[in-house]
Amino acid sequence: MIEKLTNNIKESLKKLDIDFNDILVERPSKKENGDYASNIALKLTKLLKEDPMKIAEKIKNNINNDCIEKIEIVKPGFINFFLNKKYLYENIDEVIKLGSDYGRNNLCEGKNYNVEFVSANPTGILHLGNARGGAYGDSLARILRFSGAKVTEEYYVNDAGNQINNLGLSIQARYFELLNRESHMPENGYYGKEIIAIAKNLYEKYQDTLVDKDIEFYKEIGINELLGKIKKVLKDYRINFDVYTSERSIIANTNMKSMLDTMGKNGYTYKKDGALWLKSSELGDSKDHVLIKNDGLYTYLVPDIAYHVNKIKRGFTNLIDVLGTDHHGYVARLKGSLQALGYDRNILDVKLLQLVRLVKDNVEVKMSKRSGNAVSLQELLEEVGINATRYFFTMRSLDTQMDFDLEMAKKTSNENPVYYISYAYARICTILAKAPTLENVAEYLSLNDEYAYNVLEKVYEFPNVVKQASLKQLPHLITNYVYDLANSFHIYYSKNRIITDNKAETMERLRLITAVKITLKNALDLIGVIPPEKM
RNA sequence: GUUCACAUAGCUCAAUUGGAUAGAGUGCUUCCCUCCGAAGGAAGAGGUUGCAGGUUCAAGUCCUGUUGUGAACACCA
Repeated sequence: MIEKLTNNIKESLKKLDIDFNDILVERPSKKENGDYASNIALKLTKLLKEDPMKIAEKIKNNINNDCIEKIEIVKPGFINFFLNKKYLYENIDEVIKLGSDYGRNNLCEGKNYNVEFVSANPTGILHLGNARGGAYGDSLARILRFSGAKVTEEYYVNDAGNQINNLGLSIQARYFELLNRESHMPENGYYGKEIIAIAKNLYEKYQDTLVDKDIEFYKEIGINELLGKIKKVLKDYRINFDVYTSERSIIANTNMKSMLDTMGKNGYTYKKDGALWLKSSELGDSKDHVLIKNDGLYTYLVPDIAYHVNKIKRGFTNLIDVLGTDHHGYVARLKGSLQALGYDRNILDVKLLQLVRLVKDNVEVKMSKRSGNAVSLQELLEEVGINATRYFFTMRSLDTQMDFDLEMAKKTSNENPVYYISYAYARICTILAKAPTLENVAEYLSLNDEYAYNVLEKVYEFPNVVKQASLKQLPHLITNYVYDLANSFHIYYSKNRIITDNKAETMERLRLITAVKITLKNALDLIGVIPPEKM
């Protein structure tokens, strides 16, 4: 409908001989302002130097559309469209026909996205902080797919470098502890429970036969065990990564030297103090950074650049990285590096999410993998529930700093909005289970009160909400929408009986709530929530 | 010190190319089950959008300054 009205306005402008393309048609927040509205006349005041009310009037007189019942011009110059309800009734049949495809669009057709998220180092288990990025990344991937894109969800495993070394040393130290041998935790060691558990397992299986194993052995054990745990909890969280890429494989399969040579040839590197530097300050960063240290080793930046090049070479047209704001300094470096290699820096889009703070009794609890006092994602899923957790974290936009109180979350889990939505869904399922089989209806005569219209309009809106969410890459638009849809249904339900003595009426209403059910399910699927048929 | 985010109802948050009277939930005060699920519905109170300027037909949204909160500023990753 938005496209239709936009075209109507476009044609109207053509007739008036006005050349202007920035036409916006949207749903007004207030009902009395019509089903759809446009601010086009206000936008044209400057260009035409004319009273917006007069411009609006002219545009109105040149619009032809059989869905429009009435057009109102309201000061300061809005054009408000009131539609007849035919399109809403037709949409019921459309929703039922399309089923799980209702809301799908082809906005992103031809695009090949790589969405990289979570990517937590395998030096511990996943915690609360990873839940937010996980929910965002996966929901975004689902939305982009629903909009016709090809999407790969990817996890980057940092299995090389100092941290993994420390992991190996930490496991070894815990193992030695159990053998009552002298042991030292490394300086940046990992103190989490899961590390102790790994050591305990080793001890129970092998007793003291592993004392002569070198550090590589403990590293391997640690990575395998922890990555296994991470994968399992992600699966529980309904995130299925298509690809796990290991840093080691990137290092092994990339010719770093030739990559750095290319950057040099393009004039973006220089030598100073025995090190090789990237001129990142010329590429949008605040300062230059070292690529090769004076001891000849690469800094972390080099494999990271190689990894992103690797993604580009795999044929992705759009790269999305979901990172915490603590990595914000890293964005300019990475995009600059891609530019230095001759790629379009805008192929990479980095989504920064504000970190979640863990709060207990109004006091912040510092979470860290090293100290091991973080709330694990697994614990969160067990205590709060998968649906509630996913809903909770996709409810907010990424840029709100949020506090999370586990005690509170447990206490209020029954008041979580996700239950409001589940309840709507379960209600519909119960009614449908009792009702006669769905039949076609020729005409919708009984769905003519404002409550029914509200429901119908919400259902009708869904495909457009999906488009907005995928265009703006904001999954929380879906979350907010689902709540509104459930709300409109609850109100309708409280005002109207669905199953009555009148068979025709009953069938119309059953079709209405079936459309709601389908829409709810499709929308919730985009944010990884599975509504229950019974509660 | 420099840079980047964030600040909206008592609390948690919406309002996204600048649009119409800033909305929900929660908490508080009331009302509604003879009836398909009351985990629901209806009503009320609650706001100088941190503060001060500016831009314009129009600012929570853009700009400048300022205060507060968080984060980043290694030849660590």
